[in-house]
Amino acid sequence: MDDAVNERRGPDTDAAKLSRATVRRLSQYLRSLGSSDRAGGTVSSLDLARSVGVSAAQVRRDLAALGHLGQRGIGYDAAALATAIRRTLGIDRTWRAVLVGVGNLARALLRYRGFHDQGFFIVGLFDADPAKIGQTIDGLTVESSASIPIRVAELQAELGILTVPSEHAQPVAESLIAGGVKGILNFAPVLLRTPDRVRVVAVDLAIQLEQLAFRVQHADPGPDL
Amino acid sequence: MDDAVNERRGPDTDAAKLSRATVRRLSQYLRSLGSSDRAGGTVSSLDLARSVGVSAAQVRRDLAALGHLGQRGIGYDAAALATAIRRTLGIDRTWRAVLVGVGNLARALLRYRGFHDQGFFIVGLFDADPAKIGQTIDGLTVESSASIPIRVAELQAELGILTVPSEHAQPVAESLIAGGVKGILNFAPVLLRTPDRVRVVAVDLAIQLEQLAFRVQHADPGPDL
DNA sequence: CGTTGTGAACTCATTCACAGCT
DNA sequence: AGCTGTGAATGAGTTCACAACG
Repeated sequence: MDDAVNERRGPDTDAAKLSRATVRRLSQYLRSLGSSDRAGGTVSSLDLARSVGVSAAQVRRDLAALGHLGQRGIGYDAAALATAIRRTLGIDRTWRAVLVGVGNLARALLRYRGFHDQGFFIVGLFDADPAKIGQTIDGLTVESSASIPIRVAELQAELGILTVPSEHAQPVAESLIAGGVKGILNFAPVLLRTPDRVRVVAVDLAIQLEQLAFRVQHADPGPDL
Repeated sequence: MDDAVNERRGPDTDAAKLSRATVRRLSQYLRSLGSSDRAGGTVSSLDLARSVGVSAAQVRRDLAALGHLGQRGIGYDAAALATAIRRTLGIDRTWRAVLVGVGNLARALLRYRGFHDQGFFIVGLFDADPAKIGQTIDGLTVESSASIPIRVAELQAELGILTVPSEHAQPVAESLIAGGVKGILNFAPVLLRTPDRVRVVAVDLAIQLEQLAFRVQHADPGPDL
């Protein structure tokens, strides 16, 4: 652990080893850095800890994993830290994504500023409903789900966002994979079976509400978020 | 650990002790039980494990925490298990929620079947935009955000769902709390400061996409979901 | 048999506490 | 003085492996 990390694009500080939880917090630190645009240019682990709701030791442990970014006695350079986190997360570039299932949720995601702010661009829209095909939303024309494999490849999309009803999720996922996507953000409450090379992140909104109900019910203490 | 658990509404098997992770999985087991309505009436830990994407030992450990629900050599009675999970999660009753910030995301949540299926009812809609106030959506009239404290109390809502821009999240949360909500589902990417008695669950959609980017970038192995 | 429930081992994650640099 | 980086201690969560039971 004593490797002088001088290269700007070096051996990546072994980012693949970061825990799931650490990676999630990195996103949060990044959000905090972006919003409270500190003129001074430096943040302390305690600053970040407070704005994200974790301990300062946790922040230091997380950031130490990215390399030697802090200055003892001073703190972290906000801009450099943001850059390092972006690089680690893999969002120091743009990602092209397609969205399948054009309902209200899809519309919400399309307009969600947080996405293009972080370099995610929706480049294609698909739906199985003939009534929706051909409609234009935010400059994109809704195409038939049948054309997903070909069009995803043409559009060079690496990510797919699934906002279709549960029963269509698996087949649509398969056509996205046939088109070459490497990752799927799945809003349908089902487990997708995918090849190992394709990563899936699931967001189940009903589950979130159930978690909330549980905690209210039992007045569970512990950190928010 | 030998207490005969005979009462139907007994000491609740100390549900408050369940870990965050266990509670999340309980929701998933419940989802799986609901969809694959097994006629036979029994499920094994392996069945559940496969449909949710965890190990069978994990399932047994989780379910054992709810009491002695399984029959050795047989499995779990699906209906009884679903009932026990619902009771533990606190969704063996209905919950009244209000929604603040009437954008596309709110519309998506309003129509989301998963919510009323699990006993969550949206009973009020609020927005700060005068152009939206007075509109009717799904039988609910959008009211002014200014009226939140009074109206939330009148409506007897226990939960609030926040789909407002980040900068309004904190003040709106405070007015919800003034109205008496005990839990908030927050879609704004900021940490809410709330009294200890008010529970918060945060859902940050941009963070989910960033997690996906990270995993695709590093071809991270490990379980999906 | 088949399947649960669970002690014990193990792995992963967080906090403590302080040496080390600025 | 202030704040990071990190070994050591602790705690949480998961898997192993098997006895217990229908």
